[in-house]
Amino acid sequence: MNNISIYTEKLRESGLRPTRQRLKICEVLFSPEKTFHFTINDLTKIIEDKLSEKISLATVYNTIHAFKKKGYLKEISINSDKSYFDTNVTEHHHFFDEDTNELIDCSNEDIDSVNIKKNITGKKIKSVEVLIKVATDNQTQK
Amino acid sequence: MNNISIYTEKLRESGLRPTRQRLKICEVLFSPEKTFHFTINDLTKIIEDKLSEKISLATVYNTIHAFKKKGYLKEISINSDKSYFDTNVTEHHHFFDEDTNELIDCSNEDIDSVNIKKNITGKKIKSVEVLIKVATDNQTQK
DNA sequence: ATTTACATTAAAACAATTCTAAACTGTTGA
DNA sequence: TCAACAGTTTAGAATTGTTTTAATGTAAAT
Repeated sequence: MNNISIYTEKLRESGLRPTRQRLKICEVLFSPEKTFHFTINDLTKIIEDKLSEKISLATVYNTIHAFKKKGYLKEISINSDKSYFDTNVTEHHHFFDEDTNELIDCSNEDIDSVNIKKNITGKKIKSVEVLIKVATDNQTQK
Repeated sequence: MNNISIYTEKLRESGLRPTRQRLKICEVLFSPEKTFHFTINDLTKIIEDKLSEKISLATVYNTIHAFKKKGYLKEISINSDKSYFDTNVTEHHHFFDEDTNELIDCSNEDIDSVNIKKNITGKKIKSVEVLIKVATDNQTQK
């Protein structure tokens, strides 16, 4: 069973039709060994340059949002001019390198679990994530 | 000594001319007892509605960015469709209420300090902030 | 008072994202 | 098998938040 049929099945299970476009996007996002971060623009470029496939921008947006809603992607807010997505959907922390604007996963072993003593009344904690901003020493903070 | 002269001095010290527009914005942002979060849009509305003052949108953007650069404001990234600013410039954590899209400061007593065991080589940690997403129990995660 | 550098402004430009309406395509079931 | 339907894709227009522009205005130094 190859990736395509796995993705086809996964999409069908989720109530999403396994279209050519969606399968291509699945390949780009879910066949790499390691999880990664990307913007819509990154993804569109990869599809166009590496796969020489033309998928309409609206479709990329639609698909990414559909995948996010199904829990196959996570949206990350680091700076507000564009959306970043993460193929690592587990709860985890990030380093953000202010010199390069690069977002790096923080392995769970590199940080002690965060203990929240008091929550908002009547609410349940859905996630706890830490963002560690780093820069070279002489760098002023953004 | 009233607020206006305090702000005038503060602006001058920072190398910013104390213009009518900047003083108005200072009043809105820095005279309230409690710190708060706002968007550029919020701020523009407050100025127009409550102070019946007309400040050009470009000026609001300019001023907010100048204040941020001087460290009088902090930018927060929660969701990427617009920028949020915080008049609390100390390092601190947030609850984000997914039901209401509300951002709430987390008092430092409500959370244990976060211990990062391993940092990125050659980089210095500039800030460590926690975002706790909450929702009513039956709510699906955004 | 004059000059100069900094600020403000409305409007245009821009970039990211969403919407629209028409064309297309998986899927279902006769 | 194939018609029909619902879901999907598409290009382009629209929308939203933000930045730029270039002209005008103003604080402060001379």
